[in-house]
Amino acid sequence: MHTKTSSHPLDSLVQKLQQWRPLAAHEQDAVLALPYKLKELQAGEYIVRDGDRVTHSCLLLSGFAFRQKLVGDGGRSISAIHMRGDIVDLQNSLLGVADHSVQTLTACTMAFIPRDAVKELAFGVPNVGMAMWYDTLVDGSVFREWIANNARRGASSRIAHLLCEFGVRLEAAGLGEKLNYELPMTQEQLADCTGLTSVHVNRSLKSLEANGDITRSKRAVAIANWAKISRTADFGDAYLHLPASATSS
Amino acid sequence: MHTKTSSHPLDSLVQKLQQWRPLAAHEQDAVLALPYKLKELQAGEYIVRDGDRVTHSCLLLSGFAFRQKLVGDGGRSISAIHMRGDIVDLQNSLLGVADHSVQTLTACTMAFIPRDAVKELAFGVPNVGMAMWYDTLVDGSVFREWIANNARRGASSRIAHLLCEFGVRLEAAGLGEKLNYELPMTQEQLADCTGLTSVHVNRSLKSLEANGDITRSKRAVAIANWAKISRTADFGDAYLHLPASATSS
DNA sequence: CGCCGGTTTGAGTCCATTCAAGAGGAGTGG
DNA sequence: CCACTCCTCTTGAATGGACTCAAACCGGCG
Repeated sequence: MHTKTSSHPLDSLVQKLQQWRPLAAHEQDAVLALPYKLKELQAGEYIVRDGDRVTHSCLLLSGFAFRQKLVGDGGRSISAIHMRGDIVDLQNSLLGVADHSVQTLTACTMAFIPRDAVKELAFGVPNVGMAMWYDTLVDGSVFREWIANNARRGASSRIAHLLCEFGVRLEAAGLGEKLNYELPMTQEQLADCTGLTSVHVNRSLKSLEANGDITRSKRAVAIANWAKISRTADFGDAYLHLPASATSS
Repeated sequence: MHTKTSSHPLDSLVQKLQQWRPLAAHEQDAVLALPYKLKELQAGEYIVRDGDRVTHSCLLLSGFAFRQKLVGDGGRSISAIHMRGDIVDLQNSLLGVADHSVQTLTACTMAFIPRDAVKELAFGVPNVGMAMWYDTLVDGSVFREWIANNARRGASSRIAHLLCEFGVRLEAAGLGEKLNYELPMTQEQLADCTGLTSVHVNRSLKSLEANGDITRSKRAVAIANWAKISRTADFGDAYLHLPASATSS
């Protein structure tokens, strides 16, 4: 499988793409040969702003980030959360002009890659291109689930669903345990993910706690019983299209 | 620009892809050379069911279709509406196993294309592949807008937004006028698009009518004043990433 | 110590839902 | 041609879930 001793910054990109399809040694090398510039960002900084003309894709090497959109009356909608290995801005960079903003949730280190280099790689090494395309399709699948989640589930289920998703993805990315992790966002941000108010998020969180679905202390979340919370969240991980492994119990 | 006298069934695919990037004559021919099987479907038929193993992508040649997802308590969420020229199932077919269902809204004629042929074309003719990728990215952009719409706008705005989007897309696809068209769905389906109840959709529709945003008779919708409805809908068409043309007034 | 962002809690309101029933059409079969 | 059914649309009344407004609490940090 061609394991490197290394810790090349783009390793986590290779790892991510391999999640979608196996890459041969020379294909991995082609990915690692991508030109990039590293950048450290603080919590709350913008990576891309809605309306920007975008020329670089960026890869999240550490930390958490999210996509957001503002509506007319000032309300905010968060449409995705990203973590290590995620290619945060294929969307905006390939489309040219950003239709939404991307912002860091915590301090992040990112690799900026010129979008033409991404395009060349994608079509020069079809297998890599396929993996990248696959990645954007999975993003789409998650969007659809979020639409359903926000549209047709009650407040507590929505939050529980988000907590389940976060746990599963965290574990899949090798960043923590799905039953026990630190949630890197405020209740207001949680509200913007779920189309609720921060006040109501707070109440829903407490009700989940009261029902024995979770326990919390500060931002740490512990899930007592996966089967139980999956039920209240109406959660199934199929939409994440993870390779066969750490599937739910 | 290589115009054909023809009416090859896949012409509308070429047309759609050209919306995203210009294709040279031989590239157009490569698209038209795709193997396909035509199929006529009645209103309400399933094209793909959630959980299916999918082997063909399908192209909508006439009629309307939508993507849907069921949640635990039986609720339904519609995440996209499709019309002529749309490649309805790149998503599911490339991912392999469907994470949602696709169903016809009206009678449709569709072209089924083996997914391997799609892959080969995409990577054999990079420019076409890029256009297809672009297409899936635009789908993603629309998903994000729907998340924001369902999450952060009131009922009437949501409906108005959907009406605006439909009009713009219809016109962009050359299927009608954005200010005056036949809506091919029931109020219950409208409700499933917006996360509301059919009852409330009805009331919202009447309130839009009362405010002078629209007039209706049966399923026909007429928009009196684009600027006005854009305001109540908080609609801007940037997220559709249409080529510079028929932009809003 | 005092400020500040985030969390928690309460009380009252409102938007959207539920439940229920009736009206309008389109299609079917007697 | 009418009776009958099914589906969609419409309307009313009552309920309830989520929101708004507002205040207090808490921990971290300068």
